[in-house]
Amino acid sequence: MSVSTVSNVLNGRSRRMRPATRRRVDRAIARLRYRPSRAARQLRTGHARTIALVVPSVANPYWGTLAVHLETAAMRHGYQVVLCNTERDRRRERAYVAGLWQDGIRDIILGSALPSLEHVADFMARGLTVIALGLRPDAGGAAPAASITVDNYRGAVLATRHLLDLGHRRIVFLSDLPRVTSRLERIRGYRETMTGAGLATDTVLVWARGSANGGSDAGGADAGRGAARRLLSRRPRPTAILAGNDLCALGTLAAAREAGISVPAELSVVGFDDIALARVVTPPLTTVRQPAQAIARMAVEQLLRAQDRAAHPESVTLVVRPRLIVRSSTARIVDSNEGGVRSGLTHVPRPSTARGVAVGSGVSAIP
Amino acid sequence: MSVSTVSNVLNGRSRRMRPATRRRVDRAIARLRYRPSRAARQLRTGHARTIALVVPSVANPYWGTLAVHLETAAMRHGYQVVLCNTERDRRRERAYVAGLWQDGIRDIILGSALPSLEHVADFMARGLTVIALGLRPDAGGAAPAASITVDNYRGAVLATRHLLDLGHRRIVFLSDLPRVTSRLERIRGYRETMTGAGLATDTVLVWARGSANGGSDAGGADAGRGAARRLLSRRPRPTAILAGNDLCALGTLAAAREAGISVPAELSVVGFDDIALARVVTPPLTTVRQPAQAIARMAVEQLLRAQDRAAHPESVTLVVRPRLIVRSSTARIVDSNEGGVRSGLTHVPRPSTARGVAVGSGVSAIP
DNA sequence: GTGAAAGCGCTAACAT
DNA sequence: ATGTTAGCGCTTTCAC
Repeated sequence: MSVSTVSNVLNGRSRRMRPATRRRVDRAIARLRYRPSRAARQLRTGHARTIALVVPSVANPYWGTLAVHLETAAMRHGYQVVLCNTERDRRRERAYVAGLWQDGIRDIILGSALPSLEHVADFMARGLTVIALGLRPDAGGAAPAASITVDNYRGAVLATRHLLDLGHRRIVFLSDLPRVTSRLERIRGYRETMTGAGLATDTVLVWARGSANGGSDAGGADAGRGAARRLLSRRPRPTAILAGNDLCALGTLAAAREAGISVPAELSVVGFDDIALARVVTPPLTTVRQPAQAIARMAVEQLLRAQDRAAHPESVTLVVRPRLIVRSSTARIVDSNEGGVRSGLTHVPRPSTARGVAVGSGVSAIP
Repeated sequence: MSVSTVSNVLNGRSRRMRPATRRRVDRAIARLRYRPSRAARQLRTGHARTIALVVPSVANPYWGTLAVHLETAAMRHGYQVVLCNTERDRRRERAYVAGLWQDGIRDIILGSALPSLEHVADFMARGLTVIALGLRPDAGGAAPAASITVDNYRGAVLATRHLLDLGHRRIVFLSDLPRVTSRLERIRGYRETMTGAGLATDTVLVWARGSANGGSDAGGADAGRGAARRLLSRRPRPTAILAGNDLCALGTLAAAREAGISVPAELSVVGFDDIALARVVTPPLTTVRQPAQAIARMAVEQLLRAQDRAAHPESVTLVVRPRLIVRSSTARIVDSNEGGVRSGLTHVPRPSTARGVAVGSGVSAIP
């Protein structure tokens, strides 16, 4: 039998083939444990069966977890995953993408996307498939093959409302410098909710010093701690802090502990991501969940879909509804007492039996 | 000029070349921004410039951090890093390695190595370069190109002695099922130190249920929590727990909190790894540090060294001395009172100003 | 010291 | 429906 027949089988072009032939090929492949050479394929097609995962840093457990799930999903379809830690630097990100393109990698998942994809638009025009994570549906400029994102705006609204419902009024949003869209959206959700309630907005942004130290910074826990320390020495002190992500929230918890401020009795803290450790820390963290596994799977599905550019040229946005997971880092404040006289405030901690309450869920697709 | 000349330059065979020629080539390369095609190179040489990082799961922040540092170091030498999460399964590990070999990958870093490398020995015989992390220097069977490991035995000794010095007697070692060498060594260090002090040994091992759930388990925090919960209901209760790694220690902290047991007043906890979060949790964790960045760098260096098999055929072991980082999860117990009458015990917590004390440091090489 | 030429293992256009 | 064949971009003998 000829090589082209085998090649046809390998590449799913077996429709017009005699079933018997196809079976013979399949059997031979199985018997010989034949597996095509990636290198030769790539040399010929110019396309590596490799997905590049471009994220700030897998030292952040959220991205680490996503990486694991992505690898699992990718492997099922014969794809490898290569790792690119960009520390959210725009130029570094572009340099990475250029290198990946050079290496014949045509599929990348851009985690924590910058507000626009302009810096890699030329590669996209040449045929790079990018799946953007955390890009706004209405982002201008070059459109990715697919954009998958938790509704960050809504997540922040959920979190802010939760705090408002608990009686908090002096709520601060704490984040390292927001370079990525997701963060900006979260801030927007916080601001609009606060303003809508007739309250003053207070957003504290810090440079993550850690960005220079090669990823061991755990993506902002230290930054969060430093900023929270200063924040908590303000008078009147905020009664609640909404953190840009879980790591930042853990840093806040640490700062509160150092300052002798009890959480949630004297301070409520909400995170974002729901990393595995969120339920393990003291106190267990109330947070907005981003379902990493689901997102990883969707990313691979979309990549595969986009593979056939002819059949699916359109750009798709998948918006995942976030869920607020209520644990024990948030509690009711009985008397909000606008002026902020501290003695007038009383906090009643939630019973620690609360295991986590989900608010909202589901996925909606915007074609 | 001819292609072979360029090829010679590219592959560092420029010694016998006229310097002027060499310069001409270099300039042309720079001007054209020429970069050789990985695929073609690989097809020709059978060797991909790619390092596979084989670890239990990058959802564990320790491996995530190591992955980031590895990627940085690898990139400096023109290598990519592909990710393989094996969940510590021997068969899965072998299957991965077989696939990697198929794909022309000849360099792998085996994190958290199993006690022996037998399951991949055939590939090593065929030319696979493996750098093993956490393998015992005296491990039998096939020898890796290099083995890099923190002295796990010594680390556990340091940790155990620390607890002993603080007056603890009922010290339990808590770990998920120890399939990897590093864990076994830690247990050995704990046991011998305890026995040497004339004390009874108590090792609690749990199946990490999380191993099935695809890496979102955060590598044992949940398992640690569950096991610690049961452990802490024993009478007499242990006064100190030595955890198999930091994640497990964080789980222990959670269990103690749930049981209303205060750390370090009523229970001391020691971890292993020193992940970035160890200093951020409540209370900050006393732990044995494994320097991820240094280890990642050494791994790449050794890989490069081993590349030239002719010049460096020998197998090398690098043993890194662990440091005990004392934070606030351990405290003195004044009266050890052998019988274990609870009312006889008094714990004096360390002042929370303790920032971390290093005991021991340095690297020793055993050729 | 430099150049010419033979493939590495595939895919796809073309021939049958 | 199946077979033949020309490269993809490099490395590496082997002549010169």
